[in-house]
Amino acid sequence: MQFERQDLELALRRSRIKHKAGHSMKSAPTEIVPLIHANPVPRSFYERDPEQVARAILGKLIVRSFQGEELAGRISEVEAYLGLDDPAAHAFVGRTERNAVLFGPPGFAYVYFIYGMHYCLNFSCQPEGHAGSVLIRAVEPVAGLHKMAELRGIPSTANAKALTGGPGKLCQALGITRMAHNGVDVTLPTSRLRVLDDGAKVGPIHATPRIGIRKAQDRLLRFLVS
DNA sequence: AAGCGGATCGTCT
DNA sequence: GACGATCCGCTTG
Repeated sequence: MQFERQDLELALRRSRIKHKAGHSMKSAPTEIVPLIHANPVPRSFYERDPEQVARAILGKLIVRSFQGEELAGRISEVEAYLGLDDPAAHAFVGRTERNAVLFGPPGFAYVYFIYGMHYCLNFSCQPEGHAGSVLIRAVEPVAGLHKMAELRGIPSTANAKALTGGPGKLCQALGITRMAHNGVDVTLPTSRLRVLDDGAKVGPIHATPRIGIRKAQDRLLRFLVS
């Protein structure tokens, strides 16, 4: 328990240094950032346009409590889905049993199963009654890397892209499933899946068309940090 | 380095 | 009954 906390602090520190230093591997001043200083992202944060939320959520931490262990990743790539006006969004067809979370209050996990094989994680945006969401496409591994690799079925924790570098990958690495996590409130500090802000600042944000989407390719709704 | 196809199933037509 | 907000391994260059 004590060991896990230290492990998490170390991992957070490494993650922050990497963000500040960019690609440079030169030594940087160490900075301890205990998890206790990472605050839940409030519901009001999500109660906006998905595009705003998508940009703002980059750099936030997704923390997953898994069998007494904390698995954490820093959000590095997202896509915005706009709801009824967006032909690429699940909500476009109107409210169904599957996409009901999108029409509910903001700050809840929308998890769906895709291609008969993978789960994808979204967070609901906008006030209740209005659909819209942010798809999490990639995170940088921060804590619990060994467990992540085990869940992914790969031997090494070294390759971040192989570990959590895709929507399906990060769900597998964090042990996220539709049955366990669809509809979970991610603003609660006690949730087994939650989003925290540790104050980390992100660099320049790149915007591109969304991946795997045929419609609305003129819209730059995919956002990633370099 | 990049492109192809197979795996696999819930959801809506 | 078709197909998708994907991933992986195998192919080729």
